[in-house]
Amino acid sequence: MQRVAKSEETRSLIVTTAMRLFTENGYDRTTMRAIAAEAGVSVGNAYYYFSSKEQLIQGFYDEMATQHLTAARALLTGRPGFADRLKAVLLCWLDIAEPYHRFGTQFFVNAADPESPLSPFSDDSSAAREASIGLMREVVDGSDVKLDPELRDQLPELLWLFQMGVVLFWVHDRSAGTKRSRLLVERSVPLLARLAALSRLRVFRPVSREIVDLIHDLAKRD
Amino acid sequence: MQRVAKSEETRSLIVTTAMRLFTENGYDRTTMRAIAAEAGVSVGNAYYYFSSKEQLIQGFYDEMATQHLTAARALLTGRPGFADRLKAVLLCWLDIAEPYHRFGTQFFVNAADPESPLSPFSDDSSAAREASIGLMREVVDGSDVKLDPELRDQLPELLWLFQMGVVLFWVHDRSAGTKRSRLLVERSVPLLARLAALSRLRVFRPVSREIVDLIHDLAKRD
DNA sequence: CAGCCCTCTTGAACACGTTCAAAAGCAGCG
DNA sequence: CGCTGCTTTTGAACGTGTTCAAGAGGGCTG
Repeated sequence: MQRVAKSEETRSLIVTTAMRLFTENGYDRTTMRAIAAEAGVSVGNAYYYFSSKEQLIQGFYDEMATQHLTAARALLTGRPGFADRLKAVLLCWLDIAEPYHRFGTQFFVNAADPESPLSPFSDDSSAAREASIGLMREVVDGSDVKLDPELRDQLPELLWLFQMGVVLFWVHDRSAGTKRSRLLVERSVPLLARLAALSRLRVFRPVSREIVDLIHDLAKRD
Repeated sequence: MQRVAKSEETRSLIVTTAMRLFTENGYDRTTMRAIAAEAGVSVGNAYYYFSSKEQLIQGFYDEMATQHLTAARALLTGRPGFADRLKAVLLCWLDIAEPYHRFGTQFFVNAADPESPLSPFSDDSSAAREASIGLMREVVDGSDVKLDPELRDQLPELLWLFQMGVVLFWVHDRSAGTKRSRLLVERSVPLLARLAALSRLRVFRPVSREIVDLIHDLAKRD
């Protein structure tokens, strides 16, 4: 029992130290030796708890996701408009991610590797992914938006994909305070909402259906 | 004169050897020492010509782009339909890229780093980027598609962005012969064409305008 | 207590990308 | 030919992420 507590303590000591050094000096310039030294353990010990340097950020990633989930949910109550809800959720992510933009960049580069367990599409990330898609489902279901029912089913996943796009943009965003990413959200969200509403229009209907079908077919793994 | 020729010979010997080893064993498993040994030069010499291991693929990237440009142009003549033209260009890219999918993955991971000169958005890549956008302009201009003139100006850049999306999908594509990427192109291109056509419709017009505006504003660096 | 086993910890060692001072080649000039 | 200056080439050395055999610590059983 006490052994377990001690172990958990060491683990969290290492990850905390790592995160501090990452934010202070950036991912690349922080060495495993420095992390171990600062935490007062040996290099080998860090590797006993975390299989790689990359792995060290997974814990951080999870924490950020949880933070976003709760903060975003709080923003959703008493907000009926679809565009309003979506915008709130996305801007909330930008707020939470802001302090980590410097080394977050390095992080998401690693995540871009399809082979990496850090990839948002990987099996290892499926729990976090499902949670995020669930949040998007709340955005849709709690709103007063009228939708083609076919689209309604797929929309949460589409919105999650859109969020990944925003993240990609954010990673490349070099503007002060990442304000261009905010601009992207502010202006693209109303557009998305209008497009979603158009999905019920007769002319647009077949196109909308085909989009849904395509996504559906592509989602099937084989 | 002869010095220059010899120098160029060494340079190309190194890059050729590197490409061979990359395709044979993958990027990660190919060491600089192995490349140098196989090419019959010293490690330091490889670094005299290429500033890093990453840099070694830039030459390859350029070659692939050139190959695509000429092959795609050949496919465009006598093909008036917009969707047809776009589909041909994208499938052509998939064909050319196919043999390098294995290590191409690793390549595009490096390219995902916004700081990297290999990023498609970087200044170093601007020449290649402009060329690709130029190809998309030919796709639009040579076709019989009727468009909102505002959209017509921006469309090539949008199509290039779409192509980057296809590449991203392809990198993550694990299906045999990357046939899912082909499916994506086959089915999304007609959709895009219909959307583009819809841009002239009254209901759609303001949305279309806003999209163009947004892209325009985001493209401004600051 | 002694012996055992499992968890945790260590630091030297390895393989890699990269750097750099030094040497080697080579052309032009006096 | 010897000297000078430039390009090209070398390989040892550095700093890094990562591995691993060895050991320390501490609880459990006989």
